[in-house]
Amino acid sequence: MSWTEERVETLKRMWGEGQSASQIAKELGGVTRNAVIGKVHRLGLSNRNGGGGSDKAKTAEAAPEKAAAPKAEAPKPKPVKEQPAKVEAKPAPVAEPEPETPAVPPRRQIIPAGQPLPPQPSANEISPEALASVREVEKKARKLGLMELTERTCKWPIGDPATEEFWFCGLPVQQGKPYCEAHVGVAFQPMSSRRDRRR
DNA sequence: CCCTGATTCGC
DNA sequence: GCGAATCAGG
Repeated sequence: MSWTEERVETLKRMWGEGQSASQIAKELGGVTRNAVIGKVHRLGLSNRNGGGGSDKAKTAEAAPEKAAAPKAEAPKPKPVKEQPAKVEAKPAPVAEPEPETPAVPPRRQIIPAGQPLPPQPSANEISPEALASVREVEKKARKLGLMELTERTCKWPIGDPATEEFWFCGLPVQQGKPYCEAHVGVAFQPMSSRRDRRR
């Protein structure tokens, strides 16, 4: 892929909107975030404003360098740095011991068999979009077991904990949150439409 | 670990 | 000009 007018346009627009380089790269396709960042710099729009996302105020750029740039650089003193290859090993021949401490159960509550759907707060209070999204996602769920959950796997439980029909969503979480995007949507309601709970 | 942008430098 | 590799910070 090359930087056509259109693609540069998109780049500029998104960068201006505060989108991250990776998001832009994803949108454009065919390029990595590095490419995007590199282009951004070449275009001279390194610094953008707005509060979105990370803010790295690196204003340590005031070193007036002589016109003559010293090309002859000293050899890089490369410290012994390992470059671990990605190993997709999934042996797991041994049965797991005993799950003693759940990663982070959304609800610390004992759900008696026959009464599934722990966290889901009255489905009728959730926006249709979110619901649809959830149903969608649950089809694509990675169906992870308790021990397979990591810090960045969606911990939304699906199914009945008392049966074999139970697993966790396991999709990539939304940074910071314990759930994936879809589940965050239903888990963290804007706290509306819940008004009068008269009693 | 994942993510962010910044920089370097061979192509 | 391009962007992977690398760096540096969260």
